[in-house]
Amino acid sequence: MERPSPGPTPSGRRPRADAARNRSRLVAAARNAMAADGANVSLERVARDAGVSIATLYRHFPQRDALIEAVYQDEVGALVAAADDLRARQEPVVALREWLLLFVDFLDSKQGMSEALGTLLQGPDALFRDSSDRLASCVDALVRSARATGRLTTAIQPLDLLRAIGGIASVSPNVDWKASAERLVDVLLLGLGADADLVADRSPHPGTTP
Amino acid sequence: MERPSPGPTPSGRRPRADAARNRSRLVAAARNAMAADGANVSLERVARDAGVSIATLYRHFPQRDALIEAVYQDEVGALVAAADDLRARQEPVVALREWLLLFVDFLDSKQGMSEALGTLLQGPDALFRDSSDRLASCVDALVRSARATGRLTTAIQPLDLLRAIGGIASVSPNVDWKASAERLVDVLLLGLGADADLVADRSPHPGTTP
Amino acid sequence: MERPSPGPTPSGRRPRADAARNRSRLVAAARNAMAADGANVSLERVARDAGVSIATLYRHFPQRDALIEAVYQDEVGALVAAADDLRARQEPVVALREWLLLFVDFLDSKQGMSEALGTLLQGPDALFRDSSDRLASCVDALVRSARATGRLTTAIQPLDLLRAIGGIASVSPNVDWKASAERLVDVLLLGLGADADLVADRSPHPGTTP
Amino acid sequence: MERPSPGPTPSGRRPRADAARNRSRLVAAARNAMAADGANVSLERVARDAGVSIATLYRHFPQRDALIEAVYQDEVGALVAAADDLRARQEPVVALREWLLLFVDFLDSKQGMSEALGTLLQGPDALFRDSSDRLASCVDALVRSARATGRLTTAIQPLDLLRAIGGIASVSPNVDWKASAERLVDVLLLGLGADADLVADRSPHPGTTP
DNA sequence: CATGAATGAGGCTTCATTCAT
DNA sequence: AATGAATGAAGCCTCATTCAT
Repeated sequence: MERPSPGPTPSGRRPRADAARNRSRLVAAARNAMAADGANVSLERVARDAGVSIATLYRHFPQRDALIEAVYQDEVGALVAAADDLRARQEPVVALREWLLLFVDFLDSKQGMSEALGTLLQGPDALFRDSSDRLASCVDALVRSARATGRLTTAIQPLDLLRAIGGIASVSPNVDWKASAERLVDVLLLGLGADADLVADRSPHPGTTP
Repeated sequence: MERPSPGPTPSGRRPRADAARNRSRLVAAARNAMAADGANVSLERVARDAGVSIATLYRHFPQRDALIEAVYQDEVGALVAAADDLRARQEPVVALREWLLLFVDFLDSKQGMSEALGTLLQGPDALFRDSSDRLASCVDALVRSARATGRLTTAIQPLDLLRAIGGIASVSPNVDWKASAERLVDVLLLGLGADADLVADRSPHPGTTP
Repeated sequence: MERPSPGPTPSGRRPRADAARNRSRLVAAARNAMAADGANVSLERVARDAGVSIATLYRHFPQRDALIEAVYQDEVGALVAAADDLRARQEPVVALREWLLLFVDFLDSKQGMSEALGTLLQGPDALFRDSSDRLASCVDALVRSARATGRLTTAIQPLDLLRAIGGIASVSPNVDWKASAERLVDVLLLGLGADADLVADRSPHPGTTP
Repeated sequence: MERPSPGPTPSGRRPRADAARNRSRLVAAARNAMAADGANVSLERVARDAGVSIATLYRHFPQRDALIEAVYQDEVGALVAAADDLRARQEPVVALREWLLLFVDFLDSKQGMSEALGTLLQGPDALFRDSSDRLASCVDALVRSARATGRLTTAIQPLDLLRAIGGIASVSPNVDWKASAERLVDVLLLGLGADADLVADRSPHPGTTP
């Protein structure tokens, strides 16, 4: 079956290997580039970083957005997987909290990708409906579980939690943003009615202004 | 005898009128443009929208930042004034809450200006120290007063409140964002320890996902 | 079977033809333009003259200097070749003289290119070390040979000979400059100690002022 | 007399003082600027340096060239005066030599002005005929005197001496150019037939290449 | 007279995208 | 299927010059 075909009609599908390799190289390069410069990456640069020609990039991603979306898919995939895992193994409110902290970590590790992810938080009418929806369902499920325990009383749109956190993260050069974001997670949970003892107060009395 | 014309029409110093008009047109155009695209506005577009030549823009604002800063000055001025007013006339925690809601209104009325304001929330090492500092001191004072009453217990960096709110606002096309933001204000205040009765629950049980 | 067309026209790799044609058009246009305005050519003009888009110019010469250097390479190449030839076939002092006269011819044929070449005479710390060095070594070798015969006594930096000649040439619109330059060659050689009979006095008593 | 005028008809001519002051400030500023950047000065910069408005510059020098010419007039004036002085007090050939060395000094002290002066050496069909002619007559007279003594035999166009020297000077960043230029003066004089003993060999055997 | 404002034009550079091979 | 070349459009900025006051 490896053998392409002896006849004149090409039957093998081997070129796919090259194509697939190029595709993932492109996505990886785009991810890195977006981490540095946000979603305004130069496509030429992505192609160069990926080691392919610009025309090849266009073959794989005929519209600029297609490439961006591909990056999002990757990123969101990881977040969703983590959420599934946490929900399976933790008490709901804890799972929510852990996931939000994970989200903070995630933003931290991607420095700048935050801006890109921000796009996904804009809601479903954007160009990236698919990833956007996956992410939304993911937080939604976490919040729904937590509220089902009766331990979260105040209502809020789940995505808004991520938006608020993202708001802090998007001011990238702010050195201490991660601590701020982690505190915000707890303020939000408290505000939603979570027990105070859930939230270990790890960092007392921060300064008021940076 | 200095005054050449006795009538109401001043004849002596009118050229300034043109310049001033152009200047404010430029700032207005920049504000609008920034509402759409954030601080990365194309200067050429601003000039075009303002109906002046690009060179005129450069005469008024020789460095790009000067224009941005001018926009910020305007915006921040209004916010600071409102804060002073509220602090003078309201109980501290209420003043804080009212101001945050005002901030939401403000972002709403500026649609997208949020991103521009976001720049100011990045902290003092940015290029726009002046406006940035003014805004920071402003929230700072409000939060300090509120905490001084003993009615706010949990600590958070004041600017982070704005950042969180801004996070929700920055997803401009989201139709319902204002309601979300207003709810976030209360969630945040509750999370900071404010009395539940302070926060009239005007909006019960919102949907979960947009 | 690979070759679609049996005729002499190669079919397989033609795109290069376009690129090469554009490249040489660009260099030619640049040479002409530099002849008029020196190395401060407007790149836009070069592109326009060459009949290609400005972006194409940038593809071939991503840095302005790359284009200039390309022009220099061409010009210097010809001069060096001539020097090698003369040294191989002439008595040293004669070779030097002939080459200097050739240099004059050269400047003459390039009208204004002189200014561009002037850049090369500035010495090795300039941006165009490569061409610069090649030219310097070239004159150096000629002068060294001539001095080795003992027939040139006074010392001078070889490049200064070219600089002096270039000084006369750089006043392009001066109609008679070539005669002046040729006379200068002999004055210089005499000043360096060459035998008077080497220098056939072809041009007696020129006018004093143009 | 401070008082402008009591009657309706302005009678005083005081504004001339201002005008004259502005004019010389402009010329001075232009000279400095040209020393730094050659003749491509930005007129705005000149006006700014001179402390007057750009429009005032235009009132004094309606065409860009008028300003340049004014600068030339100044510079050439100094050189001509020196020549007159030397001719009056020195033996002709010595006077010529001294003046050429002075010319070298002059170029040295003006670093960059050299380019500007270069313009004057281009000959009479340029835009700056007046200064150009004055300079030409000046060298002419020096050379004529020297040749009249019979001690200069070979002929050359007087201006070409300056052009050759200027050729060396115009390569400004070349650290050692002044020594080169001084040596060239002697090579030229020797080449023209001057006695070797006139030319004190102050600097034996320089290196060949920089 | 002098001024500051305004402008048109031009140069530089980068990019997303299309095309011929 | 992949490539390198080419392009138009757009952004940035600076300048010489004109105009209204």
